[in-house]
Amino acid sequence: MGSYSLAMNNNFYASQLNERQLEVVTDTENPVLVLAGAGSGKTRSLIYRTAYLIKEKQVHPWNILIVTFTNKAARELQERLEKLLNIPVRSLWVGTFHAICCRILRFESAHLPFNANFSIYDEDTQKSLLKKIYKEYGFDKQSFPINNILTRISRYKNKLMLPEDIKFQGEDKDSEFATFLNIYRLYQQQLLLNQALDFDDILLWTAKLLLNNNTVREKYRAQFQYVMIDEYQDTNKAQFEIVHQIAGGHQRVCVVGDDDQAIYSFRGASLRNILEFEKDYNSVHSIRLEQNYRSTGNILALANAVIANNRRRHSKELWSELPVGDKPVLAVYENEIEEANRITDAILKLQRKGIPLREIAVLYRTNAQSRVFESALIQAEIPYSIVGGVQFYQRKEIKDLLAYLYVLSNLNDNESLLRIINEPARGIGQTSINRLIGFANKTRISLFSAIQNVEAIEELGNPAKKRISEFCLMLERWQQSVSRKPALEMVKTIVEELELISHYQNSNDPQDIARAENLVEFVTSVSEFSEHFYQENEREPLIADYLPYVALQTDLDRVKENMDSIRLMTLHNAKGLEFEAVFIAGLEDELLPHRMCMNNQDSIEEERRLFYVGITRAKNYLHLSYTKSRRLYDTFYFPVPSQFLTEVDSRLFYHSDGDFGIAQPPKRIKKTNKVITESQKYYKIGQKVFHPEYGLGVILSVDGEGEDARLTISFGNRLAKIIGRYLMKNEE
DNA sequence: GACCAACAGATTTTT
DNA sequence: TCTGTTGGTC
Repeated sequence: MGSYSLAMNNNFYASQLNERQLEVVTDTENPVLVLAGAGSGKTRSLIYRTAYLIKEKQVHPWNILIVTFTNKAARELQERLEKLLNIPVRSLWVGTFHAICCRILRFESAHLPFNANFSIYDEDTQKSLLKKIYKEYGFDKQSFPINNILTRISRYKNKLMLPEDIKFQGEDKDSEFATFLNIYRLYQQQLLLNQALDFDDILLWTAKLLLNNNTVREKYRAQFQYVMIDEYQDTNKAQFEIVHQIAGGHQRVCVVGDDDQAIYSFRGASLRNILEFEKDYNSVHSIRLEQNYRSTGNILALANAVIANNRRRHSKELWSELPVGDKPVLAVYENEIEEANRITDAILKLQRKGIPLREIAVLYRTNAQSRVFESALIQAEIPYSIVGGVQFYQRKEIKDLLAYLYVLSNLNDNESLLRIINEPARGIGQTSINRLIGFANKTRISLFSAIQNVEAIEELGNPAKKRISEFCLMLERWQQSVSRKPALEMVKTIVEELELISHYQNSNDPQDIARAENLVEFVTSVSEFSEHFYQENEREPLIADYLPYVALQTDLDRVKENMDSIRLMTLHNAKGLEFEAVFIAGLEDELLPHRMCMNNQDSIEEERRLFYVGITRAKNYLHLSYTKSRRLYDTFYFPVPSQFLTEVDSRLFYHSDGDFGIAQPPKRIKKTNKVITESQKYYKIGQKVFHPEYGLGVILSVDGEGEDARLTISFGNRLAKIIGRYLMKNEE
């Protein structure tokens, strides 16, 4: 393809796309709903559609909005588009909802109760903010667990409901709900005081702004003439509203999604949006993409069989012209260590076959499962990259440094200020900090102002005052240059003056060495960002340009594309990716489906979709496994194979362990146990018990009640912690 | 105010 | 198992 004049004519599109895809690309003027099965070329369709708009319809890239699910997807889309068009398309708006909304909020801060340099609080910061509120107002952590409260707040925000939007009638002042509402109100108040938004706020404020402000809405309607949304099945109410406000007028909107791949309902996503798209917009053109270009026939057959068990779905059946290929392997292992080792062996075999490591992925349900794989891979000297897990930007040393940047760009950010006031330690202890906070609250000023006026605080002793004002002078000095000096320079100055890296480097704790390395990597990443930013904007980025970017970065975005390493990640993180070979480990009830999700039909169906997403990542080789026993933290489990395995025809698998077919899953001890009489239901210290693997033992301690009790048991020469239900009691 | 040891508590998925 | 918190000591 030498030039785009040659490339860009209708024949060209027809030669590159199938008929359905071509419809997606060329119907630019109506609302389009694309129901795109896994591997059906939906990203490809979006890219060609954008190219078509720009080249054939002469639409300016500035007038196109594309929302992707991850930053990485946005980047890839832009790169592939530029390659196709042979020109850079910088003015195109491509990004995640959060990134795009951030940009809008910064532009429109004049209409909002916070300024353009607002801070963005991640989950940890949300929690510590809530903890302070609990402390100050005396809320009880037991009756109002922080996590639970945050989830509830998030639910409301995703539905665009601030505390003042929630009506409650007939509830008395002390009711649980009234207290919750009170916490929510205080939390929101604190956020605004700090000039900070949490992740949900970014969507909420954008949606509210577009809903309530005609001028702003018209402005973005006029700008975004063409709107495309990827992964529409995972959008929530706030996201729906944002799209609807922008595209509801001109109706030139194309959404792409697959209800079978909806896996984010815990984040407020609702299938409603994709199921009712045809009602939300006028004369919608629906297009189904069912031809799969990714997986071999046998893999697809399993995928179809698994998802067929879901009831709430648009029925569709993927088909492929690819060869049938190998059957998915189903393997059983003794325990999670053997699972990791044997999978590692299999990986080595694939490598010998010439499959590059980066084309091999190990997927699991929970991050905790990654540890065993890490050690197995280290032992085998196979390089790996973990996607997710303990995230880079969540690390203490990185968050400390980021907190400095937040404070410098937003002096109202008390949370970040508290994080760094004694980090690195400079002798400002809890007592002094409490006095500072007290003073700030009393005089209704920000913490930073309190620090500036430290001399006026009578409660503080002279040494404390001196340290605080030194800290303050340092911040003020940096603050003066923060709107002038490039981000990279600022970061380097801070790191050097605080001696952050050298401080960690001089330690002999390996963890500190790792911290020093992380800080070096952080500086590198700022420099990479700066280079990229310079190319796009022809100026050096400031801290204010860097922070909104980094706040929305995830670990997903950090994996080096070309690095030849095995990818380890959760099933959630695997969405949108594809690999030559995929291993899915831990296919056991209570893990997949996860025990938190086994109590209702809807969440089981979501878990099944998660499994489906995992299966459909594989191009040629799929390997599934479960174990007979698994240790999680300090407890042994004896799992049963996932119901998702037993509910499909076992002939869909190649059973790697000969006679150990899925047709006869290991018996569930709980079910086969004799009738237990009332008096036997509870475990007692000293009681004799029988365990199918360890034999006879004596209970040493009991934690909890009944079948769920956690027992410490002595089996002759070894101790084990075991859940009650996995035991058989000895006849007494 | 800094440091350390003991202890409790939580362990689903993420922009 | 691991992390964060608390309570005690110097």
